[in-house]
Amino acid sequence: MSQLENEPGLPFYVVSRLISQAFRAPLDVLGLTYPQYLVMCCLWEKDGLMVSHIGERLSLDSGTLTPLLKRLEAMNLVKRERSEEDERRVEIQLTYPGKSLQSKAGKVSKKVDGILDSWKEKDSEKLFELVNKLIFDLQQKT
Amino acid sequence: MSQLENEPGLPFYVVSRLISQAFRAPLDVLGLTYPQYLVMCCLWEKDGLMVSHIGERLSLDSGTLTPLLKRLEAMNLVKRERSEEDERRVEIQLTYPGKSLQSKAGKVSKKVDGILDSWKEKDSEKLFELVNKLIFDLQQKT
DNA sequence: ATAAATTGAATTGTCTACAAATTAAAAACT
DNA sequence: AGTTTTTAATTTGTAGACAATTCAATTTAT
Repeated sequence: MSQLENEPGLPFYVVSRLISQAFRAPLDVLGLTYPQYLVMCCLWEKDGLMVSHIGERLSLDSGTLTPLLKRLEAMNLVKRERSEEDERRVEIQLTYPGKSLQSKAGKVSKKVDGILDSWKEKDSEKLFELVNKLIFDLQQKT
Repeated sequence: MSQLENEPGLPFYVVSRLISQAFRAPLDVLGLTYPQYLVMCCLWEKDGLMVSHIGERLSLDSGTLTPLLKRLEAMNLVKRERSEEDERRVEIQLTYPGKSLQSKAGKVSKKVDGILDSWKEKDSEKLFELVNKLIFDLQQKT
């Protein structure tokens, strides 16, 4: 009776940590952790996001993001400012160093990309299709 | 330029946390967290494992497992004992309550299983095949 | 307009993760 | 035998995650 074989969550739990480990070395050069890097990606995509917008994008709550963003601010990569129109909101603005970092972040996912590029294109496409489907289904239930 | 679309790690980062959230409510009844539950599964599969054996199974190091196992011990679910033959080793033995808990852990993965059962069998099989392939490839590179 | 409900962040407390350093024991040496 | 190296686990320190609570600002209701 193999308990773990029947655990649908285990492979996702493992692969998630292996991927963030694969990012560790290249991100160390930039001085970022993997979650910090993902937040920076959000902001490189669209500057000035609210904390809650970043949270929706990454499925993270303010309890995780607030201290993370404070660390990014301490590194002078972002500024956190209360919105003028609605004082409850905090808008995250990239600083100049924060914007500049994007050009140095080119190849941080090289290792994972390299692995997936070695696959048949059909397989990697299918993997992302199915993982995204699982995410969608998990987000529906409650 | 959508930064996040090109991030191969993001879906895995998200799905892993959504899955552990799906386990939270049923595991709360047992008083376990998701990582604690996975460790218990290892032991239900094979009692008396070394810390490092559990670590291999779950890709976790002793820095994570030692405090986690101490918490399980404080809950009286396991005993941690130095091996007689090799004093470096610590063997983890299930207690009677620890063994008994297995029967109450029957349906903790109901939600995730339910989602996957609603899929075409081919799709869920393919998903696990590909995720496991990715795990394998990630473990090869260094 | 004022009370009640909602919203957006921050805070608090607990539990992972994991690198790096430490400790003790066993194995592999010379 | 005695020294070096390796191994197994613990410890230390930093950074997520996230539930639950709190707080202030805005909406909605009455």
